[in-house]
Amino acid sequence: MNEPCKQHYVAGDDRRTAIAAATRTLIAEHGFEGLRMREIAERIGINIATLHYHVPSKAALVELLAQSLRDEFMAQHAANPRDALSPRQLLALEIDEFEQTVLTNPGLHIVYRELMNRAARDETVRTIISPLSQFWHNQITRILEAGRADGSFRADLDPQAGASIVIGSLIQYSRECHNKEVDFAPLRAELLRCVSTPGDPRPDERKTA
Amino acid sequence: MNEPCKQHYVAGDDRRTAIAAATRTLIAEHGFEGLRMREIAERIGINIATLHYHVPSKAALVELLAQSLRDEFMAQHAANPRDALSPRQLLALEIDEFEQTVLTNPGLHIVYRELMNRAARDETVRTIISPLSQFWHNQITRILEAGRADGSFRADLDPQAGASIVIGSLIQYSRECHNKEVDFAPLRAELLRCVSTPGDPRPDERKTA
Amino acid sequence: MNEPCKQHYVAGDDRRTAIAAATRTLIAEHGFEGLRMREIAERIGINIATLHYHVPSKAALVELLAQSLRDEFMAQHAANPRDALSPRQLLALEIDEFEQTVLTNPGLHIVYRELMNRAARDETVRTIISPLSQFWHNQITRILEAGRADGSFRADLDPQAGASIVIGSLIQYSRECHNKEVDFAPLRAELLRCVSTPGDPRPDERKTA
Amino acid sequence: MNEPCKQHYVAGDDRRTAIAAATRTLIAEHGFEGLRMREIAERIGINIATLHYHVPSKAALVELLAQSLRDEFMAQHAANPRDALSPRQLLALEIDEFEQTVLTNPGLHIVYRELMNRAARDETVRTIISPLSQFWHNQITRILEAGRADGSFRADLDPQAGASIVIGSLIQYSRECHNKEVDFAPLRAELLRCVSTPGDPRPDERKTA
DNA sequence: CATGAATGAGTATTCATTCAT
DNA sequence: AATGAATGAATACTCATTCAT
Repeated sequence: MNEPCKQHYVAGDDRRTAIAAATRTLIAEHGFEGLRMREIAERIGINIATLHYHVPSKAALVELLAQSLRDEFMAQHAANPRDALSPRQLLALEIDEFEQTVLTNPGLHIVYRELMNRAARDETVRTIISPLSQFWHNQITRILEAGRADGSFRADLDPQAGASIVIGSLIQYSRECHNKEVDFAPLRAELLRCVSTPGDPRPDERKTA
Repeated sequence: MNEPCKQHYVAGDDRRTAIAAATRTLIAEHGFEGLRMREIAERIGINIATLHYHVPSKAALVELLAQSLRDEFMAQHAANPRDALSPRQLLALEIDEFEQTVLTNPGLHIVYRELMNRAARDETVRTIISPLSQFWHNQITRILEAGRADGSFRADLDPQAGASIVIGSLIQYSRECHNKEVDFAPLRAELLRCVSTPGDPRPDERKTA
Repeated sequence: MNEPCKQHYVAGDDRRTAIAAATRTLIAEHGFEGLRMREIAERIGINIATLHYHVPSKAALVELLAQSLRDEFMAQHAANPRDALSPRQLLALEIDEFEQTVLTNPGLHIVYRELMNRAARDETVRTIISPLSQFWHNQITRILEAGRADGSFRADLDPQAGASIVIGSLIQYSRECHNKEVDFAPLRAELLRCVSTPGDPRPDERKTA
Repeated sequence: MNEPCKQHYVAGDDRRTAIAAATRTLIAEHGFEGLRMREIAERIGINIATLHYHVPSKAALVELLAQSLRDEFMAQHAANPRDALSPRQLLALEIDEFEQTVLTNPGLHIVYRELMNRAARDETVRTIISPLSQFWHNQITRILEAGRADGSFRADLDPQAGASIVIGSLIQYSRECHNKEVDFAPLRAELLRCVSTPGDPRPDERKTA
């Protein structure tokens, strides 16, 4: 193969990936305030000094974490094809993808929420997380605009505010998931109703699996 | 006055109130992970041992904080009279009150968000914060139910999901406030439109100040 | 009577007695290193400041403790009449009294041992405890001398060394009592045999109860 | 030499040995209640955090201390050959070894007494110290049994009680050593007389040095 | 790359003691 | 005589970070 032969050691980038993964797990478990460099090292079976070799400081770790989060968000978003989908289908897809992530990788959103809080006071984190939030917001805004234009969404819909509503609702739902088992379907339906032209026949927007 | 001049001594409850306030300020500034007992003591000008006299441990401090938060939420909610208001006016009032708090006391919501994250892994915090969240959710749900019943809100509105949408949107907006100055009006209008019966004349729901 | 009328409060001396008693109990439970002024106050139901009113400092407390110990030792020793007893009976009485104390008031000897260790490095404690130890040692020495003189004890018995042996053995036995239930009888018999003239008929020295 | 020059680094076990030694010295000086982690670190010239690196907690320190004490006791006991010695010589050797230790390493017995007191209320210490005490007691008991069997000790000697007497006397003597200069010889002679068959010629049991 | 050992600067907590009331 | 509140000094322990090997 053209893949380099890895024998006993792990390539530098894999190490950083492992570190980012362990960091995420630990934040999901103990929160940002309970994140310990030593514990990360233990989790992936390396010495604390080795950890510092790969990630020189805790600030650098936060940066690595934020980047890993951004990469995963982007990758997840790029996974599904979006061409030839109606605005309603696109919005439904956004909601479904979010649900998938919450169910598949619940730690991801705990960390995302934690990072968003931290961004309020930490310049570095804000620099990395803000574009991500912005990207998501824009994505939804454009969908709502398109829907309003083609008549499938309300004519008086405010795309900016609508995007905030959609995103806020999704995050709120992911928060509620931690306490009890939550069914996404009602929120999904309600969100679609909220933006849609009243009296619309509303065909099933869910992708035929 | 016949009130004795207090120089050195402050009534016990005043101290705990001051501690709770300082704690809130500091969490707003440095987050939960940056909360230091010593800094709280310094902020209100007492010795660290005195702080521990009133609040024996950091765990007890978190409890005090959560309770102070709950008290303030409840007080704020009880401040405005709610009799003789239509569902639409009630919902608008909820949104306006939230906006007021965000503008007046921005730290409150930072702390609230921080505590909600912490509740995901801290039993004690969850016990105190959960009822608060529930109360809020119920409040909105009941308003939506009433509006649906009297025809001012959509007939196909799901009150539970609708409440999550309203709350999630507000929290999301309060988060966005930290970065840039945010105008609540568009969200307010959009939220009301979302739940309302289409084609409604929609009189101005804002209380005549 | 000339005794002052005690109504709600306790006379100063009673308070000091209560403090000494609580101190003893607490040392027996947690050792000298675990002795806390606050815990003493709690045990007798007074405020920590009140405790300091009666016993100004921890050093004063140790002094009070040592004195209370000495008083009790002396009182216990004076309880039984010693006239008209043979040396053998006197020695037996010493052993029996010790056994009684160990069974009746086990904390007393824990504290005594603790204070003896402390005396090795604490001038104040040594000043109060040393005379007590000396008194005990002299008491035994004189009994052994008397017994050697009247022929009931060995002619080559060294009273000084003998006293150390008797005292050391008793203390050692009291220590062993904490782990398992210890029967004093074998030690009692062996000690008497150790000092006695060989081949003596040895009548029962135990006081007819 | 081919030995590497160690400036900054000391082998892990050496550190723990040094810590145990410093702990012993400090307990001898200030007692258990005056033992401070910081002072141990200072005594051996390391940082407090380094001390905690090698001995994670004070409880672990007590364990280390107890083990070091046990090791030294065992080593000292194994130092002298015991074959081909008569029971009387063995007993004398026990006494002489004890005297040696008291004179050579007086701190050892202060610590031993302190640990024995602590064992009364501390499970961990008891677990480590008890076997040591038991071992010593058994050793003496067996010597007394052997002497009684070969006729050199009294026929009516109770080996168990006798062992308690011997041990208690020795410890008592070591205690008395702290105040004044004490001559062991009288106790030594008296103890041997206590257990011996009366009228025995008693050759000098002291090893020809 | 990897690591055992080391450390400075903290961090919550404790404790004897004091003082105004 | 009693107490609630306050405090300085200490105490065990932690953590990110460094460095010689």
